[in-house]
Amino acid sequence: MSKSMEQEKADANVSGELVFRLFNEIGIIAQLSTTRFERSLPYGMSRPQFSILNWFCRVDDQASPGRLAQAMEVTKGAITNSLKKLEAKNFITVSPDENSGRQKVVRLTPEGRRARDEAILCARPAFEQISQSLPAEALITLMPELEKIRKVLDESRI
Amino acid sequence: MSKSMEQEKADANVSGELVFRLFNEIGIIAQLSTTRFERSLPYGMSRPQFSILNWFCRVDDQASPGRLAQAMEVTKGAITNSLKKLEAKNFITVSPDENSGRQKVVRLTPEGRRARDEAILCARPAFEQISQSLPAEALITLMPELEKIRKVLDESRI
DNA sequence: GCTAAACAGTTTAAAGTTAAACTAAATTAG
DNA sequence: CTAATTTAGTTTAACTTTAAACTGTTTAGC
Repeated sequence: MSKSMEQEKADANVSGELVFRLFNEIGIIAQLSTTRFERSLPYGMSRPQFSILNWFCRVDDQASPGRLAQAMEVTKGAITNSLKKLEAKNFITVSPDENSGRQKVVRLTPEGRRARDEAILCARPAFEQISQSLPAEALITLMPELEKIRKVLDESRI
Repeated sequence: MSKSMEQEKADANVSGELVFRLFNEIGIIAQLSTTRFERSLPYGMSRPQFSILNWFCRVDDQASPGRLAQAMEVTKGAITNSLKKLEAKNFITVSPDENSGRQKVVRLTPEGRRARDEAILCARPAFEQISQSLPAEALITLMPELEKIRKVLDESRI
């Protein structure tokens, strides 16, 4: 467990290249899987739109557009756009915030929740097809590592 | 290597759900890392543009636009666009293919190679910062698994 | 050979994203 | 209390990507 200073430094240099290749691989996988996922979504829902609905189901039942922008890692303009689409589909409501005249409160509607559940059902076949080609153990060991990487990126965010 | 209770339980679950969470995690990491990487690139280079230069350094010294489109996982139109930008920067040359009047030959210029090397240097600090927070062993075990996933996605491409 | 189909690359329209400018509201400082 | 600053959200312009239409070239089938 104890390493010399030099060794740590060398490790860092080596893994700089490693991290580069890692993110390259992750980028390609993300692109391929996102395309596939998006095609399976119902109601002409886009991945960003689904992500917002999913966020409401997993994190909190209401939020300001700004909070969503932070959570989704996109600009406020992108959120404005996505919220308009979701509101037009009656999947969310956007109301003025009683406590702050410059904020808004976004909430999931029952239809929104159903659409999110349905989206997961629609996407399942695509994912199951993949899971048949990949041993579950591999995925299980992968998850915590990826969560760790995400956390590091998230915390050292610029 | 014995498994924890949680892992056994996950094994019993439909692994479609697991794959779903996996791709969700990968998508977030890709977005965060791409943004960070792109900001560090010199010459107003975009990630797709860098990827093309990098491909020439790693895979082959020449290619048709179509082959690049396949390698980059983007449409032919996107490649047309990227190649125009790279050609304007003198990082590649695009010439007619002597053996086929409907194809073109794209090649890296010495400036392109230098720009790619420089890009890697510019990006390194960002990646090294991350690699300091992640044990190299974790990354080393991750890589082959990710490559496997990429392969499955690639082969079952629609 | 000649015609039809397939193929390579470009263009175009629609959609989505970002950064920056803008509007309006809340804070802060003097 | 007023004026300046900060904050939340929208709008806009520039850019990128995709899917589909289009142009030109090659290959196949007859």
